[in-house]
Amino acid sequence: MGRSSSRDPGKVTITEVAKHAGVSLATVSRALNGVRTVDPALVERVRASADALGYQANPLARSLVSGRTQTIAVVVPDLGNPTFQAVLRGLSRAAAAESYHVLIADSAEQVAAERELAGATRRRTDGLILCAPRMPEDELLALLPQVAPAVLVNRAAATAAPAVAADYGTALGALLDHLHGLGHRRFAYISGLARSASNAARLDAIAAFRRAHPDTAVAELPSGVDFDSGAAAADAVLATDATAVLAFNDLVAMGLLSALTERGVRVPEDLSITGFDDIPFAPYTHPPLTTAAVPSVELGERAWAAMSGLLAGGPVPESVLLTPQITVRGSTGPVRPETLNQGARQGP
Amino acid sequence: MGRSSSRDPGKVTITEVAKHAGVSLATVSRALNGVRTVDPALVERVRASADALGYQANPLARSLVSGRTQTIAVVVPDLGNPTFQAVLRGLSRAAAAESYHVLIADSAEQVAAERELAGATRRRTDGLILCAPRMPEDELLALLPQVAPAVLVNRAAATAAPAVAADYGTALGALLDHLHGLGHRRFAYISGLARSASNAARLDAIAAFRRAHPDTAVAELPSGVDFDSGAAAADAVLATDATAVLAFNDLVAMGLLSALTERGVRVPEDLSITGFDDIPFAPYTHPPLTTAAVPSVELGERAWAAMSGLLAGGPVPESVLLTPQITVRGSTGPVRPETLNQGARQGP
DNA sequence: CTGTTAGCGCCTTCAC
DNA sequence: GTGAAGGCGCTAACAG
Repeated sequence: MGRSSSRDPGKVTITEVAKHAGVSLATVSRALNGVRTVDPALVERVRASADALGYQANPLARSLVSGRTQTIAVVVPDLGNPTFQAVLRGLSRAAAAESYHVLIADSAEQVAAERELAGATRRRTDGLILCAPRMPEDELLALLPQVAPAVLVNRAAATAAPAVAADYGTALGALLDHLHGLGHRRFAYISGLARSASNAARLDAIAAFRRAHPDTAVAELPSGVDFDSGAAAADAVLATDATAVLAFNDLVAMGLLSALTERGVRVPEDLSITGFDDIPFAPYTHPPLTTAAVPSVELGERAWAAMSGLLAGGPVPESVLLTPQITVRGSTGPVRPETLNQGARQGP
Repeated sequence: MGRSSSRDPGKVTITEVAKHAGVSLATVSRALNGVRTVDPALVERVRASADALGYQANPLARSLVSGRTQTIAVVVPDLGNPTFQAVLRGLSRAAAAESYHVLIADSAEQVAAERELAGATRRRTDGLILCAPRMPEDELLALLPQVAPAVLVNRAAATAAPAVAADYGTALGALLDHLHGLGHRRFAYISGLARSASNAARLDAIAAFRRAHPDTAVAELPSGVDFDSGAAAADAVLATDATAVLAFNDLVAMGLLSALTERGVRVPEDLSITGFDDIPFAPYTHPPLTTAAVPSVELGERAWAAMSGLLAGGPVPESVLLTPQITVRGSTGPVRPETLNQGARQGP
């Protein structure tokens, strides 16, 4: 069946190749690894034997001696989250372009598992890309030296490791400015889990905005990070006097949008809504979602670039901060005249 | 400033632990691996030394000798595809529950890369989960023995490897029955890439349906597999006399839905539309999409179960075929009276 | 019950 | 230029 008579593919060892080619084991190693000081004739002979036998160097053995696995680990809180999916995609392709493999781990949003997985996966790879938005700062700082070289995604930690992040604060500020320009003065912010780093950045941006525009008000509504959380927040939003709502992310915005539509609230006529992230479906909601486009794929690519630098032994790469692009679509519009606005606000 | 004075974490070797505990290297190995025939007092002493030094066994060395890596490889055509994301998620969590790690590779839809990656990743893991919907049958059959143990996702290949798949044919048939029950007789099927296995299954189902219902007609419209392809197919759809359209998948259906809405065609009043997959956003389109819910996460879990069986050395697991659940939402409805239907069919 | 000795498959000084 | 030998860190026979 196969072209050679060997069974148990991949089980051919370097010793057998050496025997077949009539040379020493060391010569095979050198020939196949492109060491220049080998007689070209021998190189040819070895190469011929190698693929006659279907030889493939055992990466494990090679790693054990070289100390490098050609693999990096990635720990994400949730593989179901579109943002991390995009980061993973960018990362995976960038790493593959340099012949690196990617070992993934999904911590299922549990901080304890995160620490565990980070260590376990790091030990079988050359470096770690860590997405741990909710790990407490002190834990993170304790963990980082144990898993170096490491690159952080969407969260900084002093200078313990290079970070690649989106500038959530600046983007939220831009979203506020956009709404302010449309005449909105009373806002509601549906916050994500309180302890996430990106939520803190947004809160800071809101504070800055309010200092710059003392005539504005921003009600903060605690919530979750998914579609259902957004839908559940609808009544709370209607109970405020906000004319524009900034959702923690697109999922929350979509949930809110859906629940509001069911209640007969028109968007953006009665209420403007913004999301965050620009996930693939943001353009396809009704109305299409105005949002801040987080360049997640690029985040993944940059994370690899930083890791690549670390692996090369160069200086610690600069942290990078990418500013999400405000993408105006149909879910935001001019503020309604006050009276009409009041009319729209009747709870269920 | 860790708890111990060791630098270069993870670099503590078993020899150092042995020295520290005043025992032989073998005893450390036995004690730490829970071999019962070790003096409990020694076990304690070894354990103490181990975590005093922060010792962690090197998985590479362990793998080299044991021949097992506790890792499986997964090759997918596109990490950006919601279906594979879900499969990966189910797989990853199921594997993690049994302390297995997951090495991923994204072939970027290129068959050549698929073969390459399958081999490369398989050699550094214990098994391979392969999602290769478009790899030619002969190539697949040639590849499988080289990467065994392997599990196929969404595509069967004789008995060369267990497969875990969704029953696309049966589900499409059910979708057709649903539409037929609503009075539709003329359909359009927007097909995906011709060479995919799941497309073939759907075509078979259509043929069977037409044999069972000779008074029906199904126009086949070639297309791609994404949102834009669906949007691009809108005019072609309108050029047929179909009253119901079956899209290759939800993405295509959403694109079509969007383009039709722009053209003033009402769904489902003028035209019924079905998707396929039930991706996370299918319930949130306008109108919500009637679709066949492919249990992708479960597919991933089952794939792991099969792999787990293979790894355990048991008999080759049965292939599993999961039937997607027809999920009726708002995008399908009763057929319109003929005359009105004709009226709706005017191109842009 | 514990220690000594072989390798797992490979790369890499060393001598020749 | 090439071969022989040591060792990466660990587990699994062997002895004792």
